[in-house]
Amino acid sequence: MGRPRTPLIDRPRIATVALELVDANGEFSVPAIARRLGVQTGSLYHHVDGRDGVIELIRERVTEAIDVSTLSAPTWDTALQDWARSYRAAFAAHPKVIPLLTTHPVRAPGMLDQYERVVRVLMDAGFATVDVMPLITALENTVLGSALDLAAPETMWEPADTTSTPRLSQALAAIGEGRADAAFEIALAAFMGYARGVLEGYEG
Amino acid sequence: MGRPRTPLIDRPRIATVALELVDANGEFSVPAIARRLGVQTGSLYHHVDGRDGVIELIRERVTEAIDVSTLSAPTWDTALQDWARSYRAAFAAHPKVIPLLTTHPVRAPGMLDQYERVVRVLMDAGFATVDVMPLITALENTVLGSALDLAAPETMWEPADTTSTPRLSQALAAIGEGRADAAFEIALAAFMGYARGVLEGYEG
DNA sequence: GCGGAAACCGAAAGCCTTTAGATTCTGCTT
DNA sequence: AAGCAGAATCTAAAGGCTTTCGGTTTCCGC
Repeated sequence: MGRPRTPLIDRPRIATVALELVDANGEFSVPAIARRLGVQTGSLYHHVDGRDGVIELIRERVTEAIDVSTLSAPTWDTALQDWARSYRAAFAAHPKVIPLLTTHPVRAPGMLDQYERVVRVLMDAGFATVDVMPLITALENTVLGSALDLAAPETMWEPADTTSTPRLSQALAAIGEGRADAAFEIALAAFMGYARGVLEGYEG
Repeated sequence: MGRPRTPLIDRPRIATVALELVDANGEFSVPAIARRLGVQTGSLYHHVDGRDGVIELIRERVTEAIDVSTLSAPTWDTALQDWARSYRAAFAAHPKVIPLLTTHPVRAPGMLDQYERVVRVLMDAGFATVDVMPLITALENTVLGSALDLAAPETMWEPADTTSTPRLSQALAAIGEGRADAAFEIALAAFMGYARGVLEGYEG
């Protein structure tokens, strides 16, 4: 009993186990994490601010994978595009966590710095200050909406019986696997086209 | 005790109370619904398939508000646009339910018929079968992504201290209220522009 | 009229979250 | 070297939630 000579658990290991549990089961619980770590439930509360704290830990882990260096690209549009792809890929690597994270807004500390950089990219590109946030929000919505789609297994579409929804079944049969990826690339291309138009609109 | 002469509760009233609870608190529990209805917790299980059943009930209630008649518009692009706006508005009326519903894909029975009609609208407009589902998915992602944004209170952006993220703060100050709405309209306009381009691309 | 199904209550099992007290070890101060 | 605040762990427990089960009364089809 009492304090161990060397700590048995720490925040990184809690994050790892929590993410493993969510990846596997789509959910987690404080006792489940404790069991995996060979520790009593209450002990976790010395490292993490309860269940919500664990969720924040997971959020940090997942968003850490976003490649910020994309924002250093020479042109604003490749920077934005690659950042969005990397953003989505970070979530795509752990689809099951998405429903968990959407409960609270995606505003982890490290994220704010990224938004700051994105704002700067757009400003430097010549976008009007008023247009910047709506554009970024639209792009973010595209990323998160597509991520949400990844969390929903494709098989959910299948059960539609072919007779009552013939056109839908036909349209579904025509594409197969990459539906989610194709949809994201469409939305991204659409956004980029619109954004370029906004920039050109300033001159005309 | 025993069976009452007239049933004390039914599915519609469970749905109403559940939605009220979520609108108010952002969450619900079976006992909480039972308390509001003046009934024992277990009684709900005679009308609804547990907690998940209640969620499906809420999903039906919310999606019911989508105006299907928009899809009868004379031109495909107004049909699609108005349908998307109505779709988003249905969720916007109950922002707090969104995190709840995104846990499972939005595939309520009544929804499939709507997708069938949307597919038909696009096919009749001349879109290639292969392009239809990716386009619809992209549009749906836009709607749900924007809905997610509504669930996140605007105030979440505020705490960013102005010194560490000056550009972000500046960009935020430039817009104020309607950020979420503006972002949705941008994403929608971007999508429609892209879709029109696809259609024209078939000819060129 | 009778039997089965429906709708309620009461109660309980088993999980989860969170807090509190007791105990032991660490690190800093004196 | 001694002492003390605080950190990390365990044990314990309160309170909530989900779900199920048995008991009781009423409704409906035959």
